[in-house]
Amino acid sequence: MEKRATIKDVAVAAGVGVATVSRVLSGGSASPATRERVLAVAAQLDYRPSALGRNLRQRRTGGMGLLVPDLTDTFYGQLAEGVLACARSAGEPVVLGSTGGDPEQEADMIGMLLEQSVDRLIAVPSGDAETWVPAIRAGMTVVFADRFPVEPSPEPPAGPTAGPAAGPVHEGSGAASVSDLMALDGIAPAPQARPLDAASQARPLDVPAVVADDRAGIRTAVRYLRGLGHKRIAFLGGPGHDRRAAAFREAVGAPVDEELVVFGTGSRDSAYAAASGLFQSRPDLSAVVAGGNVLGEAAVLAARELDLRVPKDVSLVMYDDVPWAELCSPPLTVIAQPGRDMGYRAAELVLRTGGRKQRGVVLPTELIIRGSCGPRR
Amino acid sequence: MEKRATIKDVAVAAGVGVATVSRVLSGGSASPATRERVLAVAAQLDYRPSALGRNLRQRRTGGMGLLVPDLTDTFYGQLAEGVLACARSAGEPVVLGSTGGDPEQEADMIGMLLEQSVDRLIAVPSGDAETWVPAIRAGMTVVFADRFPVEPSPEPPAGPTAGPAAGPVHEGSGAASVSDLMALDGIAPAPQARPLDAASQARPLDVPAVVADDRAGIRTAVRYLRGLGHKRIAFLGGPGHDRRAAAFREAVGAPVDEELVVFGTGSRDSAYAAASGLFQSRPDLSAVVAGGNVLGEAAVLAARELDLRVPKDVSLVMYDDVPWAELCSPPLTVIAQPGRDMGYRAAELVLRTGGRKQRGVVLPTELIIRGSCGPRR
DNA sequence: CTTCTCCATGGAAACGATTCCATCATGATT
DNA sequence: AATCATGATGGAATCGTTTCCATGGAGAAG
Repeated sequence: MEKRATIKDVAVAAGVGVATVSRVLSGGSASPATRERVLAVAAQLDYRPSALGRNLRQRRTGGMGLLVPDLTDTFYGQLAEGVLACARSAGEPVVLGSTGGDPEQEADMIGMLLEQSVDRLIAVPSGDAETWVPAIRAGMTVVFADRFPVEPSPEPPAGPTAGPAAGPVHEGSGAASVSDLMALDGIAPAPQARPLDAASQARPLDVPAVVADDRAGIRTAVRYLRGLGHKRIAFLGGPGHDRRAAAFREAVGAPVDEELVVFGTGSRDSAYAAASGLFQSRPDLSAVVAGGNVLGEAAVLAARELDLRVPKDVSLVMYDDVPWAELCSPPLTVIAQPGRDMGYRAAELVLRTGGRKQRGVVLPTELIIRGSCGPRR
Repeated sequence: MEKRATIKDVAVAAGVGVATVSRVLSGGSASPATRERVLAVAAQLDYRPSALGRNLRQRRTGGMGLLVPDLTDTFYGQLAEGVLACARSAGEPVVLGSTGGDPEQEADMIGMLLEQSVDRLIAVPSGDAETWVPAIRAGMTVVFADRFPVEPSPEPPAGPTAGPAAGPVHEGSGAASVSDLMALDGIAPAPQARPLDAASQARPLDVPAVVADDRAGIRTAVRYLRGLGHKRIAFLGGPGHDRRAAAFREAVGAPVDEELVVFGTGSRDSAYAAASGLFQSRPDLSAVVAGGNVLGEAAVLAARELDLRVPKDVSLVMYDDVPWAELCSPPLTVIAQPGRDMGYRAAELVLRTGGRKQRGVVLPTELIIRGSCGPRR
């Protein structure tokens, strides 16, 4: 348990001042002779600068925080892997927190990160915009991934911001802040249109986000199901799937049968209950779009329990292409979104923020057709 | 972006010295009057002590590191959730790293954690014992989870340590260091027996570990399969499954058909290749024990590809009870190990290390019989 | 009334790095 | 030859906390 060498030890051993050592090690100016000597001594002493001292001096911790709802959900596992990959190549540490989808826990974690002076954060948010104000105001660089906070809209005075009626903003073509993304998703009303729901009244935080093109993904899935003859299509969502639900409502078009849009609360049990309830209360439905892989899992289970065969009795499209989707029988047709890329991009974004406003990214989804959808019975 | 109040601000505002503030906040002695005043001021200023200053002063970061091979593997997701749950209740941060099963990346991560002065680490190790020497010697408190490092045994002079021929060491009955656990698993040779393999020559690190009772788990599975009439049973493992493989060899008993013990290298592709190769090269096998859920997944896929029906043509038992095991058809019979508990216990262990040697824990496994095993065809 | 003890208290050092600033040497320019 | 510009260098301040130590006052014991 020998204690590590400090910069002072190196300075003494090399016969220079600590300032010089610091400069050599962080690329400042120094004469070739000194540089070489210092480097040699440092190597010989196996010196590694302590992040503690540096962090204190610059009043910030390197690295980034990562907040996800549940690591047991394979999709968030993929997303985390992406973040970690980027962080690793940058040599930065990642502080992880799992919120369980609970805004309160999320707020706690934010507080903890603040205490640690972690000033960069990637989050799959569970709380509303309110929850995120403290983090932003404390000067954190935040990037949302997979989704962004819903706005409880305590006061509706904000007039609809007439954004440019943008076509799909895809990778390269540019990017988007939360407001742009909402507009893109058709959640924010077009200047003359009526708001779709309360969330549309959001005064969005000015935070970049990396999300999948849910609108297109859902639309494609719904069209596909329609093409198979399905009329009564249900949406099974979980917390944070508001955008997907909105996209679903838009895709099926008015009038929306609200009984066919149901939500679980996040746990597997609740997802199962929601799925089972849906199947039982509406035996007339012939297809389901699950807003996430946990919901999809629940749907398969519930269908089996009720002796509904897939796809004969009910067709199923699930969000997230997880490895086990192929193992089901029949293999599940899915809306794939690039979880790993999403994490990687978010990490890139949060790392190389030059201080200026960063723009978000929308990644494409892909409908992968396997065997869980068939013609309407 | 207002900057946070420091202890000095609080001191001034409360009209006391910084030392007093520190004492009040960390439970030192102070008069009730002062205590109250300081607390009030601190609350009013929304003061939160900076972890940076504290860490530097006490030359250690709070919290713990967590190193897993792959968060995309649901089991490690469960394990991580357990660790996070414990850390959360202790209010400690967790620094996460994913090693991809690569010893080199693992070593890098250890170096990074050292640089961060993270002195507590929970790891699912990928490298050999050698890899872990630096961490131990640097004074880190390490707890292994799920498995422990294999020893390459560069020098075999170490005589077999005649440990007490212990019965199963279960929770409560006590615990174990790496050496005890190895003995428990029958990997370390009984005094007169021949070593099973190179790993048996290990001079184990003195590091506690939280593992499942692989020996019992595998034994139960093999007996179950035997009971169904299976004679040719194969083991399909991945990196780090050496203990399970050893347990498998022991359970089937000599002579072991080594062609029926195959390993993938960690990626899903490699697992699939291993499974497919196994099925093709040995069409006479009638049952497979998969050492992990990724391997199980691969086995299901490979079997389907080769038109082998489960369980008609081949029976399958998989390690890890992941949610999707039930979704397969037939639902998979599994050896369940409590991933979440494992993580939680490991975190407890690493947190409340009183400096003394800690003892490890062996958690029970459970054979959950579903539908993937049938009588020998 | 004196002395002793104990506790609350605040000043200051320490932790290990970065960075400002002054100093000094060297070489170039007039 | 004198002055100036440039670049290397080291001392010292700084970050925010904990902790050591000295001080001072109050109450107890003599």
